[in-house]
Amino acid sequence: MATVPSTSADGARAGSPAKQPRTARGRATLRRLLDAAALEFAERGFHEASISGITRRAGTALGSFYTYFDSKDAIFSALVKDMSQAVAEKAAAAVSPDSSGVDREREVLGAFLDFARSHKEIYRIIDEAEFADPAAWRAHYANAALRIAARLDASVAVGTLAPGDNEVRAWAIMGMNVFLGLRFGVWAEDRSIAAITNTTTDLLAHGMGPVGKG
Amino acid sequence: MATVPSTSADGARAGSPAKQPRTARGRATLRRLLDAAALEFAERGFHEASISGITRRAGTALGSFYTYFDSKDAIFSALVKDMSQAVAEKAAAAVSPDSSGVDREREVLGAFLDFARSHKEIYRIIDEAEFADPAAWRAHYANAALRIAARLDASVAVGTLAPGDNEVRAWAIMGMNVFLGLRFGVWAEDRSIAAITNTTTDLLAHGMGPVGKG
Amino acid sequence: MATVPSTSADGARAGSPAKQPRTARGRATLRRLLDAAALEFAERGFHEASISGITRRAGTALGSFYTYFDSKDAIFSALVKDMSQAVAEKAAAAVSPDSSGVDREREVLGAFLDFARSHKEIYRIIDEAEFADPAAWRAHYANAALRIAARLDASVAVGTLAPGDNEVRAWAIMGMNVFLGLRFGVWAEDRSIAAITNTTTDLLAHGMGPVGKG
Amino acid sequence: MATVPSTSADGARAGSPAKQPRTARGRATLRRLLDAAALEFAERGFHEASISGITRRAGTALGSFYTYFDSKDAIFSALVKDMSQAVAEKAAAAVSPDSSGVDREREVLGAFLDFARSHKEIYRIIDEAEFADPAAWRAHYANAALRIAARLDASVAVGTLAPGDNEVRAWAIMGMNVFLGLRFGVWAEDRSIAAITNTTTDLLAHGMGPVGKG
DNA sequence: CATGAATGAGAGTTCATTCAT
DNA sequence: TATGAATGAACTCTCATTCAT
Repeated sequence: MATVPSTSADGARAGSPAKQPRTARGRATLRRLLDAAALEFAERGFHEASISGITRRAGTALGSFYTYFDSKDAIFSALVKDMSQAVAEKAAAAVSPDSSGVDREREVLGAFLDFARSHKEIYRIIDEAEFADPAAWRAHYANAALRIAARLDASVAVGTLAPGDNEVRAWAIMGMNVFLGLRFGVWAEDRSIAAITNTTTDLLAHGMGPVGKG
Repeated sequence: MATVPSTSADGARAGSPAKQPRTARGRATLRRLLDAAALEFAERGFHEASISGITRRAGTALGSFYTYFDSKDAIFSALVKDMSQAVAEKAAAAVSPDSSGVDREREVLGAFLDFARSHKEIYRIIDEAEFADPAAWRAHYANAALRIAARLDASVAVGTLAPGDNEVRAWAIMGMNVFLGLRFGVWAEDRSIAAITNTTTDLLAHGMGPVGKG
Repeated sequence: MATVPSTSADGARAGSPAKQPRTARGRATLRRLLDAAALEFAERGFHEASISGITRRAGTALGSFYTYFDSKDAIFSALVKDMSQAVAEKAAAAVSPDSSGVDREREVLGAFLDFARSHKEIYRIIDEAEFADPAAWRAHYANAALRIAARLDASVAVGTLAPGDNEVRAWAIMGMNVFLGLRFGVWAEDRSIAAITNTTTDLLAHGMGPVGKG
Repeated sequence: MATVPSTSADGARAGSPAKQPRTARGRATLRRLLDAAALEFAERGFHEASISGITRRAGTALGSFYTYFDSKDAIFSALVKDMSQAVAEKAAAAVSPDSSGVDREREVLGAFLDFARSHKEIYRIIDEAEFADPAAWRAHYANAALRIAARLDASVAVGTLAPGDNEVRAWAIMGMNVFLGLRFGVWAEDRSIAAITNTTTDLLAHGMGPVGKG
């Protein structure tokens, strides 16, 4: 359970379609179901996961599931939204108030790689949302791209970045980050985070054009 | 059918686990099944897709499917391998013999975006392989990264690229390409391919470091 | 239903792989399934029998079957174990406390023939276990032989039987009983049970060697 | 193949529902199919056996099967009749012209045990006929019982056997033989044939009644 | 006579969801 | 609120048999 960001059941996050329990006992059950679902979906994937698997892990009766969620899709959606928000918060928290330009992107990538390594299951769940909850998945990436583009715009405005098509740049940077997180966060950790951010920041700052030409 | 690269049933590709038919009639049926499966998987996704949906599209009896494939997984695997190879070939074909460095990467990205726009279903199928055939999916990206890294190594060797950690660079570039293909190839075509490759090539060549610093 | 020994669902027998129901309603359903399965297997045989045939007879939904059994094999196994035990108990019950030697075997054969006539379906089901559940079938006959041999040993010990190879004798007697039960119990009842036990007991006691030689 | 009595394809036995081939090539194919079927049925059992398994073993095309047999049942029936006859012939051949009474039965049992040990697959196939071809199975045992009873009648007539209900005796003896063959022929060979026939003949001749009483 | 592709009815099994207790 | 039995549509896969070549 420790690997699951425990932000799900406290009701603080908006948009969770979980029916709000009225008693403390109900809140505890809801929380156990969400934690169990995160494990079940991560281990078995959306389609292989079963409601009975979730309730077994949660230690509740099968029928109790429907006291809190309308369907398998509903709990999956709730989970994806939670995780999407958790990733965004992690990235936001990594940005120091006075950083700018490529330095800011380095901070984000470093935080992201760190997060990917300690929450590998989130990768799987968000990826699978492409098929299990396409709207949430599109929203996740569209929002992430918007946030990146906004950062770039701000840096251009203060002169720490050359002007350019920041929407295209944002998608390019997001793709870099996601694939670096996949390869060097989830698949294997055969590079230090610093080594990766060094190479990437250098690329973003100066490019890799030929010596004497850059 | 036009959207499906017709390389599956001609026996030219290696490793397809489809049982080889011994008559012309059999070859035609196998081909119809593969084309039908590409449509079915693209439209409905792996789990929603059904064998009966495939055979209905192919115009064969349900049982005929099993003359050629052992299971739903088997035909999906065959398809993913085909498509993975098709993407690789498209990229290879786009490289002109005398290009090098970032110019070569521009060629590849351009070809890739073009391919993504005309074969959107391949995106979905390869993506879903992450869950339906993880081994094939890993192989697809691992191989693609190897090919990119090899290109970078070659460019560094001839001096058209600054030295650096080419494996990290390869994953960064691959992530860029994939996400740009997703956003500007599959989701919407609200940028010309040239606009995207211009921005990206500029980024790869000179970075986007602050004016006066690059 | 009357022909099915009602020992299955009461939980008294050990080793039944049926999932134990926790409510009275569940126990009733399990019982109906077992009774229905005995009929279905007896009438149609293991392979022709279908789960849907069982649930139709039991008056439950198809899926309810899997609430209690993992598979067709599982319910068949449960049935065979039950019946094997029922036969053994019937035989044990027939033995009077002070009988010994061939008299004791006569009691058992009589009880067995009687049982065979009123539970013909058990014959078919146990026989078919040779193919549908070989382990249970071997266990059934191996245990029966052990029990016969033990009786013979006891009789030899008290001097009511001549010493000899009691394992061979046990298999010979079991074979006699089974085939007599088949021919004069299941196939046709054209002999009284007394007539059969008379002939058999005489054979076991004195043999049929030539007059003047015995 | 050596374990299969090669009497099937020569057309000498009556009643085989195999379509008679007109050419030598056809006869060879029929023969290969029968040998292959004996192996397939013995190894996998009637229901698990498949026509394609038979033709694969026989090295013929699937469709060729139906040139010689109308159905799976037909070839099974043909096999059972063959084997039933082979067992009967083996027993008949074992009887020496001048033996009588229990000595004659000893000869038969000895031959039967020997046959069971070297043709274990016949046991399985004949047993399974109870379910796959009940008529043939009943005929097999009914005929065997008739032959035993006839032998007993003859012995009674010449005074080498005490009079009695020879039909009941025949079934008892057949059951003994079958189960002894199962246990000490097919399951394990942990007794010499002589040891078994000694015990059994002694039982048949003098019984096992108490010392001093027999 | 041989071939092997085509057929399709039918089986066992799964599991999200409902509902009576 | 919790329970767990009940439901049944839908699925994948098998294979005896047919038939065009």
